Amino acid sequence: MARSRSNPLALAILSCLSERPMHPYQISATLKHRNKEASIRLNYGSLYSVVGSLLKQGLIAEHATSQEGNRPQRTVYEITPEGETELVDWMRELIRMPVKEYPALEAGLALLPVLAPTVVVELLRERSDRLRASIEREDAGIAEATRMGLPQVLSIEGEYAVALLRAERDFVERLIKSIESKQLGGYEFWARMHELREQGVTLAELNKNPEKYFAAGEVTWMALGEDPD
Amino acid sequence: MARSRSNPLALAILSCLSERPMHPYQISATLKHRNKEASIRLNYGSLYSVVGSLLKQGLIAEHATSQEGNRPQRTVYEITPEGETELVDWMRELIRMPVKEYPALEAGLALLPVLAPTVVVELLRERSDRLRASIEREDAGIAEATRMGLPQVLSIEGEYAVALLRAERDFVERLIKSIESKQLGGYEFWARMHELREQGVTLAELNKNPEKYFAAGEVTWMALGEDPD
DNA sequence: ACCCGTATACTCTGATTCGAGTAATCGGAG
DNA sequence: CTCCGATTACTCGAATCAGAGTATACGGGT
Repeated sequence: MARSRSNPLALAILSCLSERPMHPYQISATLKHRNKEASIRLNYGSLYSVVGSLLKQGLIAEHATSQEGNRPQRTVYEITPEGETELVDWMRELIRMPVKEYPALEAGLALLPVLAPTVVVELLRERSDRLRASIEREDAGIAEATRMGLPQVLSIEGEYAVALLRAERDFVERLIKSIESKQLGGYEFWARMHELREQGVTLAELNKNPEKYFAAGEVTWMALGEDPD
Repeated sequence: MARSRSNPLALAILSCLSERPMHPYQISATLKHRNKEASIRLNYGSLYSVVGSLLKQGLIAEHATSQEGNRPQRTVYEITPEGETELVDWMRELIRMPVKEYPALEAGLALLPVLAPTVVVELLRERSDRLRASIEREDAGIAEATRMGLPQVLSIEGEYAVALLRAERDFVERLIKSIESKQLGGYEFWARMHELREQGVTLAELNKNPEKYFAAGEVTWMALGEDPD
């Protein structure tokens, strides 16, 4: 059968059903109430299709169906023994094994030379400000939860999220400084290229005659060999 | 038209085509050669469908098609002026605006009470070891790239990735310590619950008569009110 | 009594994504 | 010279996902 374990919503569903039988809408309400929506993507489209696939795989089963008045029929599901096993195995895997993530900013940084250095600094400043605001909001949320008596272990994911935000902010701050001070490796080439482009030189031209526009010693994309044909 | 901007592969394609016209396979080879595959998810299925959608949206256009021998026909694409605009706008947005990410570990932490504290500590130790190994590998890669003369700005995304790995490792280490020392808020309740479950008490029972199993003052899930029906 | 906004509880459809599959060519070993 | 594995270049279909849409019920104000 080879379960895919791609969508963590399936894991959250198993977790809810391991507490007691529920119908899908109830699962979504429970997750929202516990603020798990902030850590696990949840929308109705996925919810019902994931429930369907868990059912097909025998990890959950129909517990009861009820019809109240003219309202849509509710199907209450329960977890099966196979589901319990899968829940624990999957959780263990998730905690044990780091997996490569693809954060949006990493993609942006990978293509950074598309933008000019001055523009990048401006944008990073704005990002840094927004990150600061997010961190403050999250910290306030954690403090509030503590004040209300919510045990830390029930919302530890928030502390992880804010730790990542802080790391991102620190990185962004360092990057801003290293661009501003022109210490970032390749800065000269990067800046010169955008200067030329502003003067109307196209990238195709730059690629064709790099020696015409750049000093011989200046490092180019080709430093490590041409791109493949 | 309202572009979705969900898959960063589309951005990478625009970026490649802004350098020179290419055919899709060439785009993928270029991205791999520059090691962008590590930061931007790339597989052939997506590649061709994303190219198709960019074409439909007028962000790229057919530049030429060629048939060499009996080999599959190659279509070379070029970026359009609209594509250039979209490339820069999207890049600006990506750098400027933080977006909520859903890392796998955050989902795992959100459901942490599923596992027993002793098990969690064990798993986190293994994760921490693996993270250390990843960080070392990444650092070595960065050092090697520098040694080879690759300008830093062309692989800055790797430094971001490793900054996040470090933050994760620090968090994991702190979490291990706070569980081991039983300082983590809610530890007692968490540990007691798994003790009882090991003795064969079901979650349904615990939910029904919490007062029977837990001291009155002990905090429970219900600290902030019942889950919705 | 009646309206309106919110909550309940899904359903549907179109888009996206992934991985496996196909099929030709090229380069080197024997 | 011929076989074999790697590379080139894409195609296909099944699974998944997202988000809008639907339809009923409830509760508070006027």
